[in-house]
Amino acid sequence: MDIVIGNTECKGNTVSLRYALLALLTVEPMTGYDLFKHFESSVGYVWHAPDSQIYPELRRMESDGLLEGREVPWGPRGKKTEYRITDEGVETFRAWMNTDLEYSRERDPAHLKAAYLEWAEPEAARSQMQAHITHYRARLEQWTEKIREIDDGASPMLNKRLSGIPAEEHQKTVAFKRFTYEGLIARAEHEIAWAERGLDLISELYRTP
Amino acid sequence: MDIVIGNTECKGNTVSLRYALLALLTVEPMTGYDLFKHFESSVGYVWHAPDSQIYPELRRMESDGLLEGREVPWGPRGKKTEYRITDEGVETFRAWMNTDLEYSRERDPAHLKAAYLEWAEPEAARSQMQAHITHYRARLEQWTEKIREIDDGASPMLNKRLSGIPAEEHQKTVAFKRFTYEGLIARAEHEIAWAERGLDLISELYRTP
DNA sequence: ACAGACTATCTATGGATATAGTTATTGGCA
DNA sequence: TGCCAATAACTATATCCATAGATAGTCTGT
Repeated sequence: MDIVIGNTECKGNTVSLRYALLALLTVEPMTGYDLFKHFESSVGYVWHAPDSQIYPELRRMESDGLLEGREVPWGPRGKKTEYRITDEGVETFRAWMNTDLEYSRERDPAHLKAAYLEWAEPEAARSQMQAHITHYRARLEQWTEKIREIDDGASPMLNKRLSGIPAEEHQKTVAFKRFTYEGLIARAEHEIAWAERGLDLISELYRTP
Repeated sequence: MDIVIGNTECKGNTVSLRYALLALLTVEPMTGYDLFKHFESSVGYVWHAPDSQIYPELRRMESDGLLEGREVPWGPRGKKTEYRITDEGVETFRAWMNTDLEYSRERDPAHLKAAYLEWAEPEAARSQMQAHITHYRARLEQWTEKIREIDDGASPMLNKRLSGIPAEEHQKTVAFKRFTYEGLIARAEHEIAWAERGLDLISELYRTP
């Protein structure tokens, strides 16, 4: 007889926030608000979640034994809950990291719209492409800044992470972070180039001869 | 006093299937099953949805006046429901096409994992990169095939679409489709190149000296 | 002393999505 | 004739995710 208790099994497929939270908590213990702030800023453009998802998920993860919550005083009367990853949490994260992702089907509104762009007014079509460029330019800047931080040793999270592991592993940790952001930068550049070609195409198609 | 009836307003943000269905139904009337099949195959890698979402959404769209369902006999005893887009449906689609997309936050499991790849065994890390390559190679082939179909005039959906519009608009329709798939191909090539660099990086970092 | 911004957490609701079924008919093929 | 894959449609469940609020304490500057 198999007995499974509280097995909220997240399939490799759905990352569902859980592993993103575990990833951040491998670096250091944090409160829900800390995690929320990370998702709002830096990390937020690889993974994002609102606080209303984070707090309940943290409680669920605690009851699944992946985290340990601890009340910490905050000012004279306030308090906050700091979550620390447990050994089981580390193992769960490691197991996920050792499992291949299941790639889910694409769901790509920008390209869906692009395929039907003849339905839009020329100005609206241009505006979409411009919005695409603006969006990815912002990402590009953020990610370029990330690379700069990595190279300058100016990333607080990365430095904390490095201080917790032996020196001979620093290289790998830094290299994979850099590799990730390089990929995101290249992708952003591609998206910008694509949308710029889109703008040219629109001009060409709607040129009054 | 404002009275709003059945205003299931999908924000520009959430595409939510509805506009993907409208897009396909601008070409010709189809049954839920037809639409499902399209999402399973060709179109499925720009937008995907299981039938269990499609059927209820079609009914909702009908009650919102965007579609008109019509019972069609199917064999001696069977029947099926064919949905045709209404004028209101066309207007809704056009309005959506003339509105800028709101770009939602990234949620990118592959890059999230890549950023923490030092947690994976070297073989698992390699396997992830290989899976990334395999995934995008499959997309690449599909999309390349799409381009070929477009160029050869061998795309049934595109031909149906073209036969419903005046000749002077054919160029635009074809050009935007081609542009879309070109973008997807370039993206797939970028992802493959990235993952190949990942493989190199892993070899380099875990080389026994 | 108080305003206002920020920290910290929680609830509720609705819509999106995935998974796993059930039911029934059709049409081709052995 | 009988089997089976494909067609056609529906239901149920659970989670995911976004939006919008509610509540309450802290910290800083005026």
